[in-house]
Amino acid sequence: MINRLEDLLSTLQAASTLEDLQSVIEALRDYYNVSHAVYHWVNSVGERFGAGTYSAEWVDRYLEKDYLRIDPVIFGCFQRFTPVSWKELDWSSKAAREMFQDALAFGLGNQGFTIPIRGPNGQFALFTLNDNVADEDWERFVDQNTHDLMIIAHELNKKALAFEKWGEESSSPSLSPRELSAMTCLAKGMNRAQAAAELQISEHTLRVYIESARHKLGAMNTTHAVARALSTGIIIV
Amino acid sequence: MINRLEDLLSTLQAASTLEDLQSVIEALRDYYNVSHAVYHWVNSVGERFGAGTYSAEWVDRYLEKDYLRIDPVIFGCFQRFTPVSWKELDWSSKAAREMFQDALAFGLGNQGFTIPIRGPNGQFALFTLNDNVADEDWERFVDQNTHDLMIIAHELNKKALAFEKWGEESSSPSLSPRELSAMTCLAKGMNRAQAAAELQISEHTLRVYIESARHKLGAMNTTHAVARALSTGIIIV
DNA sequence: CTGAGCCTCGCCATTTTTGGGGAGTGCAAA
DNA sequence: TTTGCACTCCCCAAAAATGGCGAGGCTCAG
Repeated sequence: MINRLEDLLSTLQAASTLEDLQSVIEALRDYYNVSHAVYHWVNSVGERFGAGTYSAEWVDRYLEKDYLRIDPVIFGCFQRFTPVSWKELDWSSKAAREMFQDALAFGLGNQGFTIPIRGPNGQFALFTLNDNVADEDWERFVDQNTHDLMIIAHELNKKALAFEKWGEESSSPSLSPRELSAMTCLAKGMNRAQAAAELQISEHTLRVYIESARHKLGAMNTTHAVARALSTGIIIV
Repeated sequence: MINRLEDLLSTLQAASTLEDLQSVIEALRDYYNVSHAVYHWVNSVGERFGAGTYSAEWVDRYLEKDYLRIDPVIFGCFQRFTPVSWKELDWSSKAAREMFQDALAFGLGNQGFTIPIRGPNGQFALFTLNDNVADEDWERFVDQNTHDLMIIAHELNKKALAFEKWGEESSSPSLSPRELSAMTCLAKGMNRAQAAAELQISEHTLRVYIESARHKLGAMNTTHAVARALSTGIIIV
């Protein structure tokens, strides 16, 4: 049992496999003496990556019932910046309340605290602690530990990003300044005539840049090229 | 002079005007005894929001020379998740090195440490400390203070979001599932025929989604719509 | 000094996208 | 229950983008 936060962070930073990460999450749960600790990556598509102490049954249930789409935790965190205690979220929808009851039946505690984490290219993940205690106790717990938990959440996500080899397409092609400008104009919604005017070049020259950028980015069309330029971060709108 | 971090954070949390925020940033600079501290929001359009101790001359210069586009700090941080010391960034471009020299001439220190911060709807901001010390001293400083600085960065951004009421006017419009799918397909480079086949609907129906998404996103054309969907984070490629 | 990459310009034909019209079903909240 | 919104389908003509053919001047590094 790890009983110092620094040791926990060191263990986390040293983790080199998914199993290591899972152990760290379990150690976290024990360290904070709560029912569950979970880190998971969220995509529109579905769960690409995660580690936690929820039962396999609950995870299956969650996926099977497509709770991802109605879970106020996901939804709420996606739209906010700061960590949140579950009680603060919007449980007004019937489906959400049913999900909550279902969760209790599957062994989750009635209290939760979730930290949203955002990485490059729209990456989004959550780190959650869950427990079964009274409101005021949970509030006190959260107040005391928020900052530490935020650091932990950050370190967890750092590891997850490293594991997922997010930098695999690391060699984002380098576009020339004019090509970048052209992409930026298009991303801002200009058509070719407007963009050419903006850059003070002929529309044809602009086309050359767009084509060139498209080829460099390996894109099928202009929209694709702009999408790639945006999501690799080589242009910012 | 504030000399306890907790007091600094309390002051920050109590800040209710931009001037308050500016004072906190200055207090931060003094607390850490560095040359400069800066928080700023980043958009291609330009600085919408920021507070810092850089001289007005340098800020003007920065904007005037469009350094936003070549600054490796902006660039590097946009593509990474973790905080970074400036020395670790890519200064190989000539323009970047010239900018650095220029910065020194305007009173910036040779060392920097910048924390990228991401909020909902693709919001992106940076928190930077800048100083003039030897490499090893800076490294030690960074090692000792990274976690605290991350918390501060988070709190700063929380304040900034509250001020700009980002969640109010520029909250990203909600697209329907089909509209999101359509946008995603286009962002992946499909043309309308391919996307329609992918979604198993007629090309015309697909058009309806695209148009609808375009209107909701306030976009001029398809490329613009996809760009907005990507940069607000409502779709991920 | 030579090649590579960047910046600039033009024309033609074809494909794709866009901007207007409509029209009907079903679900879920007000 | 009504109202709204999401989802699905169709036609036509105009506008925009694409693909492929050129060309020359510039700078920077090998």
